[in-house]
Amino acid sequence: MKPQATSNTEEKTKSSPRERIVATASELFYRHGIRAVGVEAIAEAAGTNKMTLYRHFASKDELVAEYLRRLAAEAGLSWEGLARAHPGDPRAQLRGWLAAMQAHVLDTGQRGCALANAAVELPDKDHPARCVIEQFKGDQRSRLVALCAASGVSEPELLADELFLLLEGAHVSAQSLGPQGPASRLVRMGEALIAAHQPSSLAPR
Amino acid sequence: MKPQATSNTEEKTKSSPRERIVATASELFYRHGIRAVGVEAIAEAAGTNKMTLYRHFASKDELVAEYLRRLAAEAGLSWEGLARAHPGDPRAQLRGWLAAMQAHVLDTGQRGCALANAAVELPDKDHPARCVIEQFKGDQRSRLVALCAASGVSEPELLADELFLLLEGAHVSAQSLGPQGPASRLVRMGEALIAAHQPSSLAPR
DNA sequence: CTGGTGTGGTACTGACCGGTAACATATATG
DNA sequence: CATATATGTTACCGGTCAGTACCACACCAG
Repeated sequence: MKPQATSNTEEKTKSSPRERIVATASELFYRHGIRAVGVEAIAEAAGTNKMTLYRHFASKDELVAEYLRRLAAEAGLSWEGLARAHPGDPRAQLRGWLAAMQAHVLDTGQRGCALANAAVELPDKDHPARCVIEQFKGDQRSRLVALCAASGVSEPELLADELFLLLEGAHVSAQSLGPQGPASRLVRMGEALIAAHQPSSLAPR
Repeated sequence: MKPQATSNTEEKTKSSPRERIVATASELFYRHGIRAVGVEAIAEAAGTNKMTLYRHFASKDELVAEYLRRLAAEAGLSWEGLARAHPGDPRAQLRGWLAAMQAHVLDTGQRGCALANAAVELPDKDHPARCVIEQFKGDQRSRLVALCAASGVSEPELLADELFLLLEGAHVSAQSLGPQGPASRLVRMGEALIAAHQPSSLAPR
């Protein structure tokens, strides 16, 4: 049953065609944009052909949805790792999240959040990728809210939304003003926001 | 003998074809995305044809650049109006800017910042629209920095970048989580940030 | 009237798109 | 060996894309 890795010949056959297609599509979609990449180019870059691609995915739109679903799953793993790194310390998890996000934004070659970019490229409300995007973003926000609440800050929802918007802004800003722009100070800004929400400080408004 | 299927002919002929093309392209580009709209559709919706479009614009890319240039010019006018509404009062200009931006983000039918969206759709570095986008975003940030500095806050550049990222995030977030999401509290967040940068308050970090 | 200019209309090119049909191959298992 | 399944190969479909050639018309200036 297993795909018989490295049967004999090409080094490309070390993984299943489906995996290669998804991995290649992820790279191309993120780098050049979803609409800018054709299925033929994906199949060829993945060392296979269009027919095999369409045997695994009903349409390009479904491949796009799978591409985004994988990224959402990766983000989920990242959250779990964060919880494991700082068990029972939501404040440390929050700061660890901030640092990881800044590193991610500043990573050279990054072109913003793939989910958010997809939302820009696919405004059609009934695109199969839309629900993935909306669910992912809602989930990210929920996790932030939970973390802020567990940290015992004042107005946890407001702080979570502030951090959420800050991150979204950093992602999109890095695409126009570069990683040296406002996005480079994400951690410092986030720390200031967290500090401003300490219960000891004055209650805003 | 024109088919006269056009709703109101007199309205279309009162402006030049070039103006109609740019206006129609702006609407379509923003609503459906740049790559999703063909030049034929633009020309037809503008009540003209592809040939006339290409007599005014060397290519679709040039039309895109003009589309973004107009939006940048509009934003410039908005800044001027803000300065005229609150002459000599940078703090009031800053708060007026915040309110205007929240209203703009929450405006139903908005789909984020057209310039930022274009940056997502056109990752190619030598696209004629890229320089328009980068210049525009740099200009917005500079204006914010100047306003913050004139307001006498502590660390004006940091506050400006915080507000800048907050706005960018609100734009992109409204596309995935809707106008009722985190973006709906833009003014409140911004005011809190401004308050936190008051010289009377403790110096951050 | 004449000529230039801007515009509309139609048809076209060549390329690419997403998606499919039909057939050949390979292998693994029964 | 026989069969089933997954994959590779080629050619093709209808449609759309950006961009162009060519001609007709309307108008306005001289």
